[in-house]
Order: sequence, then structure tokens, then C-alpha cells
Amino acid sequence: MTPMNRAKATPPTNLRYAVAVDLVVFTIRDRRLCLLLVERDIPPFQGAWALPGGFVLPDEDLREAAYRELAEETGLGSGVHLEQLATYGAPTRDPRGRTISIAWLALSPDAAEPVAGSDASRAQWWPVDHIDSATLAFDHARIITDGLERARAKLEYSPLGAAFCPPEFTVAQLRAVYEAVWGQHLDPRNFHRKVTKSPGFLTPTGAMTNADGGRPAQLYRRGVIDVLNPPITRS
Amino acid sequence: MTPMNRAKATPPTNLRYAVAVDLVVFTIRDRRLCLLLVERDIPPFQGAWALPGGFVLPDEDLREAAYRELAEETGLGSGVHLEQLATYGAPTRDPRGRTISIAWLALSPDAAEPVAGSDASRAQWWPVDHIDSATLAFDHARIITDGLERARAKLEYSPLGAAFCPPEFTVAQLRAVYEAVWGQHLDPRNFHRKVTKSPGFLTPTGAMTNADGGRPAQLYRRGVIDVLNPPITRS
DNA sequence: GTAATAGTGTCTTTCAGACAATATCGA
DNA sequence: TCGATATTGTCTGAAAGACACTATTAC
Repeated sequence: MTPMNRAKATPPTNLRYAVAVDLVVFTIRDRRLCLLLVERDIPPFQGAWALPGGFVLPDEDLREAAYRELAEETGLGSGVHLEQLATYGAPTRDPRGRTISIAWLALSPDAAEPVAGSDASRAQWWPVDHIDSATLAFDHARIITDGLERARAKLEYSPLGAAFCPPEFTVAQLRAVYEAVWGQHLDPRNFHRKVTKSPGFLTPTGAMTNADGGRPAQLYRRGVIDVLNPPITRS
Repeated sequence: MTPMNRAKATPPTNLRYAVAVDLVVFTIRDRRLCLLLVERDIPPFQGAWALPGGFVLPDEDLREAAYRELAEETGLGSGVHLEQLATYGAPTRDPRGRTISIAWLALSPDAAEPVAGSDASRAQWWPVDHIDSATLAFDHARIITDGLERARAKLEYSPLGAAFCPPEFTVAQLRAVYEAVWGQHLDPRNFHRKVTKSPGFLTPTGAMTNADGGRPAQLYRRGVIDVLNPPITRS
């Protein structure tokens, strides 16, 4: 084994980096798409808003770390959709030293106010169009942009819109999700036909609700499929 | 700052892990989808086939590391499409110690034989349906599965099929890509109409080729768009 | 001429979007 | 009754899949 055999050798200590998870948590509140941010109470970027997150512990999987941080900083837990977004690792993205961050996209039904994290920093839901990218810590503005893009795209070809809804929901609630995420109005009648005809997207519970006034609506649960075919188009 | 304020503090040395990039490199050879694997010449998994990859150096970005490994182990470089696939970090995925691996998906035109890596390990193209998942090193079987799924999905709604083709190519060459990746026959006439009508997918060069016998075919270059609308459907 | 591949046209069915019409509640 | 929302139906135009047909080369 030559000194050139770097790629396969055990890495020396100077090739080890801090590894963190960051969470891009979306929900719908008041018909608007909102993102969870926490206010940093220590340097760097003290006082700036940042994504919730933290370092990965030695014995936990990456997804576990994401779930743990989600629970610690929001009180949210099971029932929240969590998927990997991307990994950010520019050498200077963290002034404290090289840090690799695995970003996760989380979609949550409208929850109560977020609980303060264990570090007592302030956590708050922000409408996405009220977030000032320039003031965010680290490269979190970029991560949020990527998360938004992913969420918007996923509504088209996956049943993830339902992840923003409670376990049982109406077609109108689901439509409100799509309208909030895409920022555009959708025809209620065509939307209704599309989602109820999309095989496996929704399963009717048989129960009805009249919580919204007007004619009572059928309640649905999330179906079993992972890919919408045909997709729910945006236009 | 309490000891509980773990999430925001600078991480101690025991919270640093090795960080690697692994490459899922696909190409089309002999009308079949092929994957580049290297034979490991040192433990662990000595003698097993693995994805090309290596550790991230202190001053390079993650994408740079992926490009460097690609060049070192394949001789490939510019002109290869490279995108992040996912990050794998199960605590025990590497018996040498905790290693976080950022996997990249690379799509390459049919190239010459891969050059031997700088560590002289053997590199070889494998038809994807000839790969024995059970014999692969680490969790690479899973990574390959994820890469395959991503590649298959991306052909539908992105112009990435062209990443498997040389800079100038015919519709038939592009169709061969789709057929290899999807493993199914496509009607040449409908395919031709779909891709040439898809706005921004292909730009004709004006030149023709008769390399395949029969009527000469128009040559195209990759267009400028990133998303196909409408998508190229699979059925 | 034949064989092979490239490319166009045409038919049918399916589906998306616009929007009328009907259904079922509360007040 | 009206106002609100839910749900179904109907029409039209666009697009997909099947496949006949024409075009242009090599031999």
C-alpha cells in the first residue's frame, strides 16, 4: 500500500469533520406555507434566525438524529413526514470549522406553537414569503430555497400534500395545502375530480364533516401509494 | 450556556466523523445500462466490488471531491453530469469507524475503458442486471438501488437522457438510452415526435449522420431547459 | 429492386381545463 | 328562503398510443 492509496485507507484525524442535521420544517398555518426557524442565542450568527438542527451523535443514524432534533426543537414527532433533502459541505460554511450538514425536509400538519428547544432558543413559524433571506445564519437561505423547490415539486407527483393534513381530512383541506405551497388558486371542481380519481391517493373513511359550513364533506385518509399517476398538475 | 446546549456548541473531537463521497456512475454500453465498480484491494471487503469513492479533503467542496474521485478512478471529467444522490451514515456501515458518505449520481457518455485508479485497483463497467448485490462492499447495494431509481425517474421529467450521449447525437441514440435505462421497448415514431416537440429538449445542429445505415438522421445537441414539460412518459 | 432506418400523418381514446348544474348543510 | 361549500356532469381542445405511410440512404 503506497501513500497514494488515500482513497481506501482509514482516514487520519485531520480528515474528520463535524456532522450535523438541519431541518426544513414546513407547515400550513392560516392558509399560508410556513417554515420553522429558531433564533440563535450564541455565536456565530448570534441573534440571527436559523434552521433547527444539531450535531449527529455517535450511535444514531442520520434519520434518528433528524427525528431527535425535530422532537427537541418543536415537540413534533411521529406523523411528521421526513425525507432527506441534500447535504451541504462547503469548506467555509461554518466559521467554527468544517461542518457537513445533512438537510432534511419535514412536512407537518398545523401544530400548536413550537416548544422552545432544550437550549431555550426561541422557535417560531414564519410565512415563507416573509422570510428575509439575507439575515439567515450560515447557508440556510440556500437550504430553504432547495427545500421549497423540493416541496413544490413533490406535490405534483407524490401524495405528500396529505402530510400537511391531519390524519383525516377533506378534499378542500388538501386543496388549501396545494394552493398554499404553490401560491396559486386551483379550481375546486377539477381538483376534486383529479385527486379522488387518482388511484391510491385517497381512501374515503365514510365519515363526513360539516366543520366548514356548507354541504358536509367526505373525510379521507392518505392512501397507500408513493407516486401519483397521473400527477396533479400545476396549471 | 448549559451542558444541554449541545446543539449549538462547537463539537468536541469525539463528534467528528470521516466523510467520504461515493460515485454511482452509469453509462450505456452495447445498448445496456452499465455501472462502474472498482475491486477493493485492501480490507475491509478486500476483493469485493465497490463504488468508486474516497474521503473528502479539508479544502474541497463536496462536489469537487466527487469530480476529483471521478477523474482519478475513471479518467472521466468535464461533460459528465453529476448530481447529489443521498447521504448514507448508519453508525456501523463502515467497520473501520463511523463514516458519512455523500453519494453522487454521475451519467456519462460511453467512454473508453476506465483507467485504473491511482491506487491501482481494478475498475470495470458492469451491466446493471449482471451485478450481484450480495457481494458488494458496505451498503453499496442500497446506494446503487437508489441511484437506479433516481436515474429512471429523471429520464421522465428532465433532459438528462442526453447526458448519456455524445455532444451531438441522433434521436435514435437518445431512444436507445431510454430503452436501456427503462428496460423496455419504445415506439420509434412516437418517441421521435415526443422528444422533437418537447420545447427546449433538443436543438438541431443542421448536420446529418448516416452512421447507422438507412436514411441519414438529423443531429441534435442538448437544449437549454432543465425540466421537460410535458414529460417523456414510460408506458 | 430490397433492407434498413428516419420521419410524418392519421385515427382513436383519454385526459385536462372551463364551467354549468345539482346536493346538502346552517341561518 | 339565501349563502356557502361539496360533488357531479358536460363540453372542448390537447395530447398519447397505435400504426399506416413516405423518405433516403446502402447494397
